[in-house]
Amino acid sequence: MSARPPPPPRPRLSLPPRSTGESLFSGTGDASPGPLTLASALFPSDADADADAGGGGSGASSGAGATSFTQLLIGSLSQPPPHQHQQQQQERGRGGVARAGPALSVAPPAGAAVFTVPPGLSPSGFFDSPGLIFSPAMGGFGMSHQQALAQVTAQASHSPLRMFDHTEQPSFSAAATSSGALQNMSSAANVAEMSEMATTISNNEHAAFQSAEASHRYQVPAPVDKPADDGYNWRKYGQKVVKGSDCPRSYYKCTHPSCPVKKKVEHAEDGQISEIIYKDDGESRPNEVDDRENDCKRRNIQISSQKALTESKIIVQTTSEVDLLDDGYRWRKYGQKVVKGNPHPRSYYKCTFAGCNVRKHIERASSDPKAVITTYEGKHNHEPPVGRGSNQNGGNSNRSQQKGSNSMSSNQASHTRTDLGNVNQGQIGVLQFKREE
DNA sequence: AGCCTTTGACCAGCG
DNA sequence: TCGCTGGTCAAAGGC
Repeated sequence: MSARPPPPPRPRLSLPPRSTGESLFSGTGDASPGPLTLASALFPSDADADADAGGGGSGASSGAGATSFTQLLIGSLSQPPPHQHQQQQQERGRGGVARAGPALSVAPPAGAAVFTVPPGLSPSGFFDSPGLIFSPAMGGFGMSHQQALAQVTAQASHSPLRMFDHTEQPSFSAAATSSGALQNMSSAANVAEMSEMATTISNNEHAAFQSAEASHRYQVPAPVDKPADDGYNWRKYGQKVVKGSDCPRSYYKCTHPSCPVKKKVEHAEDGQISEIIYKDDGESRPNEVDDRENDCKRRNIQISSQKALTESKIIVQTTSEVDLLDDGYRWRKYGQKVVKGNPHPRSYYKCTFAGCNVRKHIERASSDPKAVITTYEGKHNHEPPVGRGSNQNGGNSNRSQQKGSNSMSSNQASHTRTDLGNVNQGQIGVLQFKREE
């Protein structure tokens, strides 16, 4: 094995100066912009976007609005290393950046940008992934397979019981597939691939709902020691009791011959997964890259081969603490994710109301601890707890923000289906950017 | 038959 | 150099 080059610097989220964000989201006054205003600001023209997509060409720049959006999201990020940039260009050159992302649907609260992300997409992956492919003008984005894996596996592994009902989002597997599919869309080489992929998503989601309908509501015990269905096929190749812990650590490899992804899973004493570490020994010999990409694309997973070595670590907390956050709902923290390069842990919350499956992911930007990114997934099927939320954090702005987010979540789901057909049926999450004062 | 897990042995890095 | 430790290999057995 040859020496690995140092990992490329991870892009860091650095929110733009307040004036930029305010001018973008609040306009010149206090009122939040309307959806069309905001959408217009962010995505100057669908036609432009489509033109870019169809032309396979000029990338993300499509006017001042795109520039603002870029500034907001990635404009302040450090420039990707040349090889990453080159890959992105190559992706685009292949007509790669598909229309994967959602369109904006409703107005965000002032000072907060709100747009949807697919379930399973981590904001951290959104911003930190070296393999990030983001095309704001087209509303498209992608992320590395590690991020997708980490995120979706965290969702699966954190829940010993998986519940389905009519109101729930697509099942985990569908979400995972969708997530992976988004990546595939980011690099899809032709329409046929996208079509096939959309069919896959549609079928998976259909199957999930069909299953739910069959039993109306049931619980499925999630395997504790079996890797989650995250799009990979894992083969366990070792197990070891590590020092300082009585619990064994399991080692898994992707079964695909040329796929380098591995993961380690540690179990806590109660049998729950306590830690998952994904690792991509992505040092690629040039002739392997295409094979791996082609093969893994069939699984809707894109290999970000430019990575020399990456790790994504998820710590599953066993605590049952209940946090009362500032949006009027009760949340239970069920885990947090630690990403290299960011000293701030990122926390996962689940609504504590029985039968409610809304999840919330809060994280701080690595470079700006005051920048908070909140991702909502799902829609509350209940009112906020009585007596709460009226005076939290100086008012109910956050609560209304939350409720708006939820309704948006629902609206967004249908909206997306209308706009994108089968391509994005899985996305329900809502991502918020908020800068704490 | 093929794929998987299990498990003891081996290897490499590090102090 | 040696011992410890984490990671991997590979044979054996099960499904």
